[in-house]
Amino acid sequence: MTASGEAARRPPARRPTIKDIARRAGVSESAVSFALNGRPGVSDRTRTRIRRVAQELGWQANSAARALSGDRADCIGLVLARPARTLGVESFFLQLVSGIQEVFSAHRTALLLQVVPDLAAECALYRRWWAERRVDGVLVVNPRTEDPRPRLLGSLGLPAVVVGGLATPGPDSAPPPLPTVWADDAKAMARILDHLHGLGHRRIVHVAGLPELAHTARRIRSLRSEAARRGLDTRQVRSVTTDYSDAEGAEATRRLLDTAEPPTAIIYDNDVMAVAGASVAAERGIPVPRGLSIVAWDDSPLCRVTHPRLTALVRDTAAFGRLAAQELRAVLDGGPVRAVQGELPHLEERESTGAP
Amino acid sequence: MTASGEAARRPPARRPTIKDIARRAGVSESAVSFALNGRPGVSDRTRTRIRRVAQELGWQANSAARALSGDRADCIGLVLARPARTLGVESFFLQLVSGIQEVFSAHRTALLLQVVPDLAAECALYRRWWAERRVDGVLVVNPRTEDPRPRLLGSLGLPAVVVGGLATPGPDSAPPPLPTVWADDAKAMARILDHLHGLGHRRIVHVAGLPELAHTARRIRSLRSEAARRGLDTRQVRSVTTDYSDAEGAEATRRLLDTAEPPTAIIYDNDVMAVAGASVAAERGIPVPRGLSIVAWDDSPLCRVTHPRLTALVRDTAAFGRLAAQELRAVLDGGPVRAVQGELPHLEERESTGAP
DNA sequence: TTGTAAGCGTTATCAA
DNA sequence: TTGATAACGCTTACAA
Repeated sequence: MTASGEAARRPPARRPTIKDIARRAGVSESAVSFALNGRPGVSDRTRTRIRRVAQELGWQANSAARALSGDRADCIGLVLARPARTLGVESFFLQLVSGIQEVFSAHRTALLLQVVPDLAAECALYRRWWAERRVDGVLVVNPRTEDPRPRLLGSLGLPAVVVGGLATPGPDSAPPPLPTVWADDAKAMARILDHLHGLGHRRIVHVAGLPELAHTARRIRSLRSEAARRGLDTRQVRSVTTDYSDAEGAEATRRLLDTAEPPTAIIYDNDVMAVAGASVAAERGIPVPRGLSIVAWDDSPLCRVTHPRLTALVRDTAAFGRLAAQELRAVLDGGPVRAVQGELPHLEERESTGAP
Repeated sequence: MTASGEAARRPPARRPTIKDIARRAGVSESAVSFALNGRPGVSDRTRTRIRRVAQELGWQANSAARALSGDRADCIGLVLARPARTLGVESFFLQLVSGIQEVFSAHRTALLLQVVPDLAAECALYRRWWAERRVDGVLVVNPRTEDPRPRLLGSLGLPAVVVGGLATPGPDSAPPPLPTVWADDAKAMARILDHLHGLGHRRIVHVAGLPELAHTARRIRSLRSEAARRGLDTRQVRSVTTDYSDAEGAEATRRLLDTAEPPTAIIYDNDVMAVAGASVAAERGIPVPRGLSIVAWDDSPLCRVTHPRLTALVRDTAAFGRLAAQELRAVLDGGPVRAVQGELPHLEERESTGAP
């Protein structure tokens, strides 16, 4: 440390309460409460006077008191299980958070964010938040194929919305265990395959992310069924899984290019791996797209700074966050459990894809 | 929406309170409170019994009640002013948050995160949080040269720590207005200049970030004084400012390369601009590092997937977050206002820098 | 239309 | 070592 001074602890200016307002406006505390919360039981004249006084005093409801009394926290929670490595570079989470906030901050609801090392810690945290009444509800991200969270949250009765979808619910299946906002990965994958197959590619590999994530499973399943539908050889059109890191993305690419019949196109499950893959192609002197076509699932500035720029599946993550937030609000308002579908992402065709 | 079901609203399992524990353990509520908070006034036998009962019931203190009574929120706040574009791609913030949490979650203190459009909204939010008693303190990021926040927070008496440093405090200057954790940008810039000057570079441009940020000003000042110290021409060793985006980074690079005496080395204030700059060099057929050396301020996977890999100033952002969190904890505990210096970043020399 | 009073779950003070 | 009891600031029956 370089400089140090005395604790300049100013007298922490007393915050006004409704009692102050009541006194100053010459009315009762309950009148103030009614007036400020816009409920009936107080005349318009008194209401405006009270409002003005509150304004003058810079009054804001003490959140703890309101929570204690009103049985709400005006706060929702979001837990990220071990993002340090996996989520660090992707812009996904900040964008999502940004969208979520847009909706909730308009309703004076705060967002509690916590980063934990693993799923067990995440579950423990839900239990604690529930017991502490810290949050009114939570947004669950990174749903898995085998996911303990829906059952836990259901049994706690802690309102939740799953972001990113559980297993795609069939049209006439039972209602999903938790409300969900989901993206149609199957259609998106089909869209990518349309593009690549149309260009003449027959050997297409999907370098997927973590295999335990539900959306990874959906994409893999979709690739397989789309390949089958087109009569493509499933040994040549297939998925391999990674941990999303640039290192594993590059490694997978090297392994694929070393096979007897290397793919002519690779679909990467995030932007970082796609760029890493492009880099491997460059280091081997393989021209993109003539020697190898590359598609990135999720666009970002990264995809636009490489040469050639990468064809990418573009989705509006902030909008997805807004959708999730709106759904959680609906659930908190007593809405039904349902699965809401986000906007279908579109494929931005750039120079990294072409005929093989 | 595809599937919808009935609101499977389970009876929201009542949460145990101190009263339940008291009843079950056959003691008074205050005895329970004392026992659970580890203060004297209750025998060891009773204490352990009470603890066991609390454990059995899965009791956790209601945070609102505790906050109302205890006058703390057990919560700290972090506001990001308009990160959607500026902060989206950089891994900086998630890393910082991750480090902050490591410290606070160990002390059962939550983190309230809010994204707002601008500085005015940020200030309004501090006022609101203060009035609502939402948070015990805040961490202020992206300090500016002209910054209204220290004065505001000081006048509110809302404890705060500035992350990233205000103007570097001189050794015998007045104590900084707010406690600060800071990185020595001046020394870091000197380190970079040592490297480039040693390689033989005499025309070095610094593509900086937003000019209103304090650390940008510090880096610019340092570059100027280091250039002067080495007798370099300040028309050839200088800074230009941008908004941190890949677009402006690329644009600045193009303009620089179009001058009569283009720089032989460029220092970029973030990884995204550095990659964008490398991309511009590639598109012009300028070999890196022979035709142009590139340094990125802040490392990330991006710097490792380009060809050649980028020489980067590496700092441990999560550690910086931990340091900031520890300092805020110290301030909340009544510690002095001081400026704590983070670890000096080091220059990771890769293949993007070499003799001109 | 207004005021009084009880309650939310904790902590903290004070007698017993 | 204990057990009532009064805050904390707000909401909300209920009474005037």
